[in-house]
Amino acid sequence: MSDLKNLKNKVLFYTDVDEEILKRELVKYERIALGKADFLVRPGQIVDRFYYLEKGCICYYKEEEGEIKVLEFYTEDVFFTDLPSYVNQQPSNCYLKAIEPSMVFAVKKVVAEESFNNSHQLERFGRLSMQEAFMKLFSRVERMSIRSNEERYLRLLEKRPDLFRRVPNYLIASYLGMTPVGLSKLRKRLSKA
Amino acid sequence: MSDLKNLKNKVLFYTDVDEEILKRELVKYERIALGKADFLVRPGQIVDRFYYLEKGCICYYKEEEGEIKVLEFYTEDVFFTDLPSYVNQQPSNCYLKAIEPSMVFAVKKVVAEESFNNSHQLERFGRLSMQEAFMKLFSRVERMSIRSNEERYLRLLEKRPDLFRRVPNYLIASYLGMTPVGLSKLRKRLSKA
DNA sequence: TCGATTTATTAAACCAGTTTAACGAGTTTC
DNA sequence: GAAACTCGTTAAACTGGTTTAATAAATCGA
Repeated sequence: MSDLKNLKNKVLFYTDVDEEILKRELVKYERIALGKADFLVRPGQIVDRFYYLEKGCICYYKEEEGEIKVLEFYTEDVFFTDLPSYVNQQPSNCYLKAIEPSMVFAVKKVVAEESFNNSHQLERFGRLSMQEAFMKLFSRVERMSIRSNEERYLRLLEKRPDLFRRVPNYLIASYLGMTPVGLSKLRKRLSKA
Repeated sequence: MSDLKNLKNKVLFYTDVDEEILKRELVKYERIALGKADFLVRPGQIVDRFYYLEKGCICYYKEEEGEIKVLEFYTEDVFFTDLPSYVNQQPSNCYLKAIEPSMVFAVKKVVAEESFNNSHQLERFGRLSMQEAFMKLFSRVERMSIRSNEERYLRLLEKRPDLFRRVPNYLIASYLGMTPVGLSKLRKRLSKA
């Protein structure tokens, strides 16, 4: 259960951190268990924690004019948060919702910043993990910049096949920038060809 | 001309850095003047520099199946590079091309990394500038996740009106995920309504 | 386990945007 | 200053994807 092993390895993946510094760091994380459809963040809330997803699947989305827009799906072994709210300490306009039972570790912003102040190693970890987050987001931009629905669908299928097993279709459709109806037709067309 | 004042302020915008450390840092940047249509990076090249755009406009794009896909327009006072190539030291598959006469400062990757090693302050600068880059990219993702061409167009017009003055239409169209013909029709429709 | 809610599929009508091509205005180049 | 490009617009035909609505299937909750 809450043994922090994965989180520890995740930090060490980015850079070396002295055993004792890392130990002191990890105990500051709180453990949050989420049931299916539980919210970690809702609009209006000021997000003051950075999260690590140990297990499960979190949908990051917003709602405009009654329509859901899926920004990202987070799955096992990633850091995440609602960065605009976290950085500027302003009310979020997004949801972070578990779409499976999930296990999350959370660290408070003030605590994280203190760590970055006190340890050059942890500051580096912060930089490199942010860099990786950037690169992931960039590959999303690349995939989104494809004009045809079909191509975007196929690329996602190739890049993240797991999502199609775990995530309901209408959320996938939103993530791909199309309607559930459109996705359904597209799949039918492909299955026949 | 090459007085590094803007670059210096840009670094200080993120975090305090001791005057002398920063001075030592800044002299490591080389100055690159680009004419209109000059390339800073081409596919195949391994990008080993991080860039700061002092003046001008750089188009970051790739070409697939003969079609240009614009990933980003960089304008005054931003850091940029082709991160996938830079981080993994693998051949780029993108272009970085000046679409106006531009002035760029560049620092080598090995030099930047040495700086991050030697100075906790500079490491922090690295983290925070990466964080800002992430947030900019995120707002691009938000804008891209709008389904209708018209909405995406209007949002860009609102967010980056300058681009419409500096950048040819067919590149804007690509950036917005539509064809030049589509953009032209869209504008006509809007001008009549 | 049954009723309620959520999710997926299909059909039909419609339209925004694509493709292709042609033309014309602006810019470079030499 | 003419020839060669680049860029933007328009037209016409086509199509992929949307909207709306109805139905079917799956999942959830008590």
